[in-house]
Amino acid sequence: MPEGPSLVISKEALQPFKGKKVIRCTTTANIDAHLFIHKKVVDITTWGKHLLICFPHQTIRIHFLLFGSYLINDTRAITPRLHISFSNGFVNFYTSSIQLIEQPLDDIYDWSADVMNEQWNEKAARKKLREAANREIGDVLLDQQIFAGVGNIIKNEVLFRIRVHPESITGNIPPAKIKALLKEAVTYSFEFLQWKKEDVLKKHWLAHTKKTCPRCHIPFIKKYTGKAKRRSFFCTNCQLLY
DNA sequence: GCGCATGTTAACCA
DNA sequence: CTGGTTAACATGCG
Repeated sequence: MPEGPSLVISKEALQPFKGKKVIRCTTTANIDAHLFIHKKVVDITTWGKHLLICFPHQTIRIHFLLFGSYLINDTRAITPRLHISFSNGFVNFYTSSIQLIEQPLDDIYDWSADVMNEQWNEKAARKKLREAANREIGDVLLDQQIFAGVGNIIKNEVLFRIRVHPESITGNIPPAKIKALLKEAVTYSFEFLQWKKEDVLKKHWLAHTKKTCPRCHIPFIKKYTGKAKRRSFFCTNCQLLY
């Protein structure tokens, strides 16, 4: 569930509820479910890994973290963290982080940072990369203020595709590689989206969880890298350390 | 049956 | 105040 493309899938699945009024709402999160009764959903959108259910004056922010899930017109045995019913169906969110947003979304979200958003702005990202010059590129790819929606799978796949070692210092990476990085972060995210929809995502992994480099046929290194200490799978032969 | 993982935040500590 | 580490959350899979 958790990476950006999966959030896009959830957003698309929930579109039938856009424009509908809430009939029933219950939550175990620390927000007042009554705020939304009889209110109309004016939009359902995403920013990175955030799913945003927008009402005229408030927004419910759902973050699936590692284990979150949702069901539409279906229920599991455990109590949902959030349930919302409409005249045309209902949705249940499980084990998710639910927050209430009171500010206008444009005040708090930089839409140009979201790799899945049509407002994604490569130039803005390149500027942020210059400011991140002394950080490891593996950490930088996971930075939601720069690459909102990118998660650990996308990180590993993008770095393998552009042949860059995850522990490379961002400022040392040549401009042509930075250009490739910016392109591939978006391209791979949309391929991820398509493969996820077709339920063939894992089949297309070249690096993530893999034991051997498909190019060099030598063993991948598995290492918890960077300040994020997230799993990196990489080939020390074909992924250059800058 | 154990250990771990597509994530984030808060608490804690030096 | 800062930076770093750890815990917490809670589920499913190999």
